[in-house]
Order: sequence, then structure tokens, then C-alpha cells
Amino acid sequence: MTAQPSTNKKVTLEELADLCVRRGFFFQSGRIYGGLSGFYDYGPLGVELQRNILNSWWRWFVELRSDVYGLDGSIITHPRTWEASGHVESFIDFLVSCKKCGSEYRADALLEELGIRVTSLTAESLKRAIEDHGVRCPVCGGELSDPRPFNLMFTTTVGPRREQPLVAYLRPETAQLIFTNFKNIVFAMGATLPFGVAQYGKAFRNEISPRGFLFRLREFTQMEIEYFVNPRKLNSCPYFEEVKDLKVNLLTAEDQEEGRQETREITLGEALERGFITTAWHAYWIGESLRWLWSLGLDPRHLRVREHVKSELAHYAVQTFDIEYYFPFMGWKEIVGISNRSDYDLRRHQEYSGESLHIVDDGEKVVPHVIEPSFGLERVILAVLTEAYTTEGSRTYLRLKPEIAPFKVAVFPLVKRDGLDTKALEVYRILRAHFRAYYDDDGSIGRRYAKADEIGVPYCVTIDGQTLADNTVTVRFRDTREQVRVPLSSLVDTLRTFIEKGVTRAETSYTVSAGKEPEGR
RNA sequence: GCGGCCGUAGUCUAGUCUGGUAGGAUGGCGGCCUGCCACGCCGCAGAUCCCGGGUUCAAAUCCCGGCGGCCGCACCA
Repeated sequence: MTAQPSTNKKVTLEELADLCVRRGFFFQSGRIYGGLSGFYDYGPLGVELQRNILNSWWRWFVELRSDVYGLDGSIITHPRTWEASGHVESFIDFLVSCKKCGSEYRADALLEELGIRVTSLTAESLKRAIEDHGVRCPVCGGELSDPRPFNLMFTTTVGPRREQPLVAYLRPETAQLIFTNFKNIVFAMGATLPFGVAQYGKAFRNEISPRGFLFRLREFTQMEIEYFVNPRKLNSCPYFEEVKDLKVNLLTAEDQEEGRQETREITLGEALERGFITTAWHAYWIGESLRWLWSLGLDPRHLRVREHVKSELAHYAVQTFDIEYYFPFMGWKEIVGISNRSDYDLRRHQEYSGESLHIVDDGEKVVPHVIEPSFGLERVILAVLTEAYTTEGSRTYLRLKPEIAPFKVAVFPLVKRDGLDTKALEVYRILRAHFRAYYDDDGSIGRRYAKADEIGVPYCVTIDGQTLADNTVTVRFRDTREQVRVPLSSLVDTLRTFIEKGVTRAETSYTVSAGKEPEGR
């Protein structure tokens, strides 16, 4: 596979963002006051899409398994959590600015660029290093300001205390709440290794420069799993068979360090055998994550698995693979990160809290190792919308999987008279008890179809003159505009089957979604 | 955060250079028409001209500062 996959999608970020705002998916937050960078509000359609994707994720990773528990931790979090996790220390950048031209630099990056080794990341030592080496602004030679710390975590104060306020952090990742609840879950649920904990919710990072519509936000939604494994059993994954033959587009750290940007098509089994992925559990979760993304309709050719090079690795990570999606307007971008966090987090929390965070497995006390698949919901949504965005002549529509489409069905009277509208409202009332549905009798039938297509409604039910005679309606398919006639008495069952099987055309050879059968794990 | 470009109804945009009544399209609402793919007609509503300050008799327009957006750089646990 080449570095840039061929794609017939010419959609630009502006077109996509325009549709999203115009049709009520997303709005920039605080727009009436001039806008606030890095924050978006979910509109009426966005909130449906979001719920559908969250539900799909929860079903796939929690409900269809027996080894993953759910959790919903607090957003404002005990400050010691982040001292233990390393975020208070590692999540800081020291910035210096030029007093003459105003250019801003990351102090440690500037020093390292000049070949000066940075021994400790404190304001004092950075200041001394700048003074000792007489470092000046590389742009204009001007004098540099003192380094000032910038932590990417948002803070808030808890309670009414004004003197020495209790400063707490808005979580920069949901993961830590799983680690700090590890013992609670083990005790309450009687969990035994291996097992995982899944959580989704808001996370907050005070990004220096939010960009790219939903791509880099200051407030966003993570869907994370921390999967705990006995460190001596990292290569014994009973589910590995399920993913070993999956083909992935892999770009290893070694390839990148040697300047290669082309992925290799390889099965996960082979990637593990050849040591590209170091543990079977890690490879398994890469496969499982990919399978879920495929189930949302993302084209496997637009996804690749890229290993982090050493310099990219987070302070807690031993090995990380990003699943990247090819956005025609931005190139390859991370939508999922799957890290091997080893026992870093649990050990740190043991150290800082004094609580023992072990579990007994096969009669021995172990602090488990962790594989973490971490999904960025807004990034997944952006990828899904990009993939779905389709233009045919002047027609624009979203080819969303019926399972995740905000509305499953729209109900139209062919015309608004002769009692067709009354009958259509009756049909609508029946359908809305079963599916997310809406009724529209405004303007021409063609316009109503087009507007439904634009927001990805997979099925339009139309009530016409024949309906009054024989109680049948037409069901129109979004992708092909074909219509079939269905008796009103079986409409609900027919639509339910269509949605479950992901039918998007009238052919009998139904397009079956990449679904997953319950496997009794 | 830096540099470049930009900011006018929900959306797209004319007007900005050369200061003097904010105009169009689309979308929205009401009505008529309409028997299958963004039909047509009539009417109505909709603009803090991004915000603040300055210059001026007069500012969407010129100047300064801020906010927001796009692109590039940097950043991205």
C-alpha cells in the first residue's frame, strides 16, 4: 500500500463542517459570543449519531463479552491521581518567548535543538541552561524571557475554601479513573485475570492550538478500555485465533526510523510471530479495535496501524500503535491509540496511595500489566462522516450504516391532501415507537428525499394514493433511490430486518454488515 | 503561541480599495400549486456588518487592540 491511498473522496473539511452545522450535527460552542476555540456542542443530529456510536462501542466491547466491566468515573478528580500518573510532571511544557520579536518556543525543545542536554525539566534548571549557554532567540537574536510552565491540564477549585484553595484537575484521560478504581472493581465484582474495564466520557486538555473542526478539541470524549493481564501471560491470549488472520496495513517504528512511509499488508498472526507487535494481547486488541471500526463502515483501505517511534511514546507507554484513518483533507491521522502501559500506572498508584493494587492469579500475587485501546469519539465520528460523505452530480448524501444513522426512517405523504397527510401521520406514529423517525410534508417529494439523504436517513417511507386503497407503502433506499412496496402490516418487521442486516439497496443479496456474533466470552 | 490570509441574516456572498440608504442567492416560516427524486409562484420574517476603542459631520468600509476561522510552522501524554 502506498503512503496515500487512492480515494475518490474529494470532500474538504469545509464542506463537511458546513453540512454538520447546517443540518444540526455540531455547533461551535459559544458562537453568539464570538466562539471559544476548541469547544463544540453536539446538535440534535450529532447527539443521535454520538449515542449510536457509543452504544455500538459499549455493545461490542462490554455487552458481547463477559470479561469487561463498565465504569463511569468522575470528571473532576483527586489531584494526587495526576501526581501518581505522571501528568503533573510530564504534562508540562516550559515556554520561553523572545522579548524583542515575541516568538515563542518550548524551552526544552529549543535547548535540545542547539545540542544542549536537558537534565531536568524545571523552570530553574532550564533558566540556568539558557543563561549558561547564552541562548538567544534563533529568529532575531533577542533576549529570551524566563521559562514559564504551561500544564495542559485544566484546573478548578473544590469547595468554598478561599485561602489555600483545594485545586483539582479535570481529567485529561479517563483511564486513570479505572486505575484508581482497580481495587473496588476487583472486590465488588470478584474479577479474575484477565479482565478489562471500559469507560467512556469527557476528557479535557488545554491544547495550545485547537485545530481541524472536531479533530483537536480541548473538551472531547474518550472511549477507553484498560485490560489487565498477568505479566507472565502476555502471550497467552485465548481469543487470538479470532484475529490472527486479519490483514492490517502496518507501519512499524523501525520502518519509520529508516525513512519508510509505506505500510506492509500483514496478518496479525505474522506481525506477532515476526516480533513487530511484542505481545499477543496487544495484537488481539489491535484486531478487535479494527474490527469495530470496520463495523462502522470505515473502509479497511483507509485505515493503517502505525507504531509510535521512541520519541513519540508517552511517559507511561512501552509500545503504542495508533490506528490512523486517511482523511483526504488532512492525511493520515490518529483516531485510536492502543498502548502497552505495562504495570506503570498501578505501581505508581500503589506508591502514591500506599494501597496494594495486586490481584491473586494462579495462587500468586501479581500487579497486572495493562493493554489500553483508547478511542477518540469525535475523531471516530469525523472519520465516519468523511467515509460516508458522498456526492453524485448535484446530490450529496451520507452513506451511513443504518445502525448508526441519526434517523432510521423518514415518513412522507406524497402530497399534502386527499387524506394522505393524515394517513402518513398515522404511519409515523406507529414507526416512531420502534425507530428514531421523523415526519415531513413540506415542499416537493424530491426535496424531502434529498434532505433526508443529506443527513443519511437510510429509508424513506412514502404514503401515496395506493396506500389508501390497499394499505401498502413504498420504502425508498437512500443509496440507490430504489423503492419497494411493503404492506403496512409488516412494515415495522421489514424495517427492523433492514436495519439489523444493514440493507441499503433493494436487491435481495443484502449487504450484510461486518457484524459480530456473540461468542460467549 | 508565531507568520500569512480572512470575518456582512442559519449558510454562501455583493458592497470595503475610493467613508454617505446594508443588496442578492440559498435556507426558514405562511399560503397557492404539485401524484415520486432539491418544480414553480406569491407573501413574511431573518444582520450586534465578529467585539471594543480611535479618526471623522458621517465607519461594514480607514487606524489600533482583542476574539474567532483557514493555511503554514510549532505543539499534540
